[in-house]
Amino acid sequence: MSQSESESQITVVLPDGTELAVDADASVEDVAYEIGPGLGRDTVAGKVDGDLVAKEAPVHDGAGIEIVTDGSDEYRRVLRHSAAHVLAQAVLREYPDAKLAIGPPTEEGFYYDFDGIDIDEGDLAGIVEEMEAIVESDYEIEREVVSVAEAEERLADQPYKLELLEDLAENDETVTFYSQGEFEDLCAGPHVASTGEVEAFDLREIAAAYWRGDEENEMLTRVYGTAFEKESKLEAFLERKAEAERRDHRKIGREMNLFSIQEVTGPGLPLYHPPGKTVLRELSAFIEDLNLDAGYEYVETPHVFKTDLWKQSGHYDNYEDDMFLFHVGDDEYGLKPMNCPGHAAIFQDHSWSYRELPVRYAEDGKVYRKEQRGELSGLSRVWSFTIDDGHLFVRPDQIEQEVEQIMDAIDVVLETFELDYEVALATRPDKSMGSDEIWERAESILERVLSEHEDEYVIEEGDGAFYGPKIDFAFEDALGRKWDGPTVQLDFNMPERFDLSYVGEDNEEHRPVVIHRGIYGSYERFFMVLIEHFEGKFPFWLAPEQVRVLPISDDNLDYAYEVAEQFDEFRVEVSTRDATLERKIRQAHDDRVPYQIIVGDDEEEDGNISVRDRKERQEYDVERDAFLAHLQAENAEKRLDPDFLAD
RNA sequence: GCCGGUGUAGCUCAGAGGUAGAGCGAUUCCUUCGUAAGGAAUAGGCCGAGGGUUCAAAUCCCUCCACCGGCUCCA
Repeated sequence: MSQSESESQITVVLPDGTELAVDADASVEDVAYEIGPGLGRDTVAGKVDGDLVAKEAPVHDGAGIEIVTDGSDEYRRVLRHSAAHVLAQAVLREYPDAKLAIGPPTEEGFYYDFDGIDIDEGDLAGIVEEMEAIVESDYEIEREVVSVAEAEERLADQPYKLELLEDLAENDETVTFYSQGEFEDLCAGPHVASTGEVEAFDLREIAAAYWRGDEENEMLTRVYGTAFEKESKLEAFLERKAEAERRDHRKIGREMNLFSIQEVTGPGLPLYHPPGKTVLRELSAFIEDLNLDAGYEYVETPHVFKTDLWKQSGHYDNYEDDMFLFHVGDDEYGLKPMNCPGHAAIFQDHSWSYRELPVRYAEDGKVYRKEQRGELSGLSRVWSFTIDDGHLFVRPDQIEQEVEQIMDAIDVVLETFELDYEVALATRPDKSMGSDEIWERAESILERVLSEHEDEYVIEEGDGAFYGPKIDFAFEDALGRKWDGPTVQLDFNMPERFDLSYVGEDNEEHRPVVIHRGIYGSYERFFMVLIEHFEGKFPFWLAPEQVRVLPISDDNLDYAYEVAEQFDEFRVEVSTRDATLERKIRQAHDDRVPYQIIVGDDEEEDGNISVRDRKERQEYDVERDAFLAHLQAENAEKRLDPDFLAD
């Protein structure tokens, strides 16, 4: 290689690891053309060392290059960013005084923040119309590199942009502008080639947001929208939104009389009605069985403690603003935001021998946390909730067996609900307590257990609590949404704070390690996810009403009661309403009852029943004993769907 | 907490200064029914709360309260 060649050529690395020599002043697009003319033409943008950049952006020696074409997820981001510009252009046409803030793509779409406009959702239609005109015009989107000085001139009447420019000017001498038609915007890009590509879009809502997310700053008007590369994908997205709305636990909770949150009783304080409490009791009994099998002992602690306890646990210092506090005489009390201090207080009440460990306490403990009012929402964010809490006080040499046992229980629960999940090990954060030795040991124990238990898991470096490493499960619901799930946390702090100890074999005092574990986490949150996951169609074992007996006419009422009595180990009701059979069936479906037993003269005569399930399957002339046996098995095995009847 | 939106019958919603409405549900009566809505009648309301404007307020104004959505995913 000659001297001149080596100076004018640089090497970039493609995603598959191949190296490619290109001109020193090459852009991302040039690299794409170098790979192939087809790819060059399709290039929308690129990624340099993982950062999304415009196709005109320069590459540097040794850069890792990815080409973004119109099929990729990155393309969708680029498209949405362009859609945000189309929105801004439309708003400026309709409201020339609008000041532009920022307009980035988001996970679900895009938004643009404006100041100086006063619009409500009724105005969106007009903006959409203007956007459609802009898309129709198919303006070319052009990129331009501009000096900071010139940018200042161009942005003279855009105060927010000027503020952004100030920050940029600290590092760069030039900035980029993108323009389309009469519209231009200070923007890093990248963008699609023309506004015509932004075909499948929709504006969703108007909200308010602070400039730069700071409460001290101006309140801006944010317009949310979404865009997709194809109309069909936009429709699928809107359908998924509609599906989520249909499954909203607040709506289903009302329909099924599961719970209420009322103005008189206070915000974020759910009241469970009998059907809802039935589900909760089943959920609780499930965990209780697992706990008792695993050697847990149930304890119970009050909802209120003197703040002395919270001062000892450290909650008072770190958590005071989120606690409900009040005075009784000279003493200050607080509703408990966590159950662990109470459990620690029980443990510390007397001395322990190493032979007695591990000690495993369990409690469905109600806790109270004063979340910001605006954050409260249905059962997902509340002021009072119940945790299926468990605290284990173990010797260091027992950590492994105990974590294993907890993982077994978690597996049972997740498998019962057939939930897909991901597992993460969160390791030592920068700010933490405890010796290097104990952290290393603990982390390696958790890793060993994880590798035995799980096909795969990720390590979230530095994501652990300051008091110990943890294993977090996240599961996915029927709509593909991810939720925080079971968690196992080691705690080296609490034993110190409460001066917990046991007497070892050596007759010396030793510190136990505390393990916090929750499987559902909070009943409220888990209940909410289940309601939405099942759309209220709970598995037989959880259904508030499991079987409904429908007499065809009043003449069959006595037989209906006789049948109901035979099934009374389950939650069975007889439909006594004065209605046609069709109406009773319809009602049972609306009420999401898993099984209907239909009895008329034919059934009464031969002592059998007809069975129908909520999936609209049916069978006549079923023997009562056979159905009962099936229900017993379906219930005991906690099967998800009624499966007595075949399709 | 802040911003926007919404509060009318048990539920879903209409009504936008002049006698509070519909559908579903509920109750009663008729009907006694064979696999997703039989018929009729009746009841049901401090129009979220408090204040104001007006001859007159669910409707206009102010203050609260609750709910819904949003509050960096950084040009």
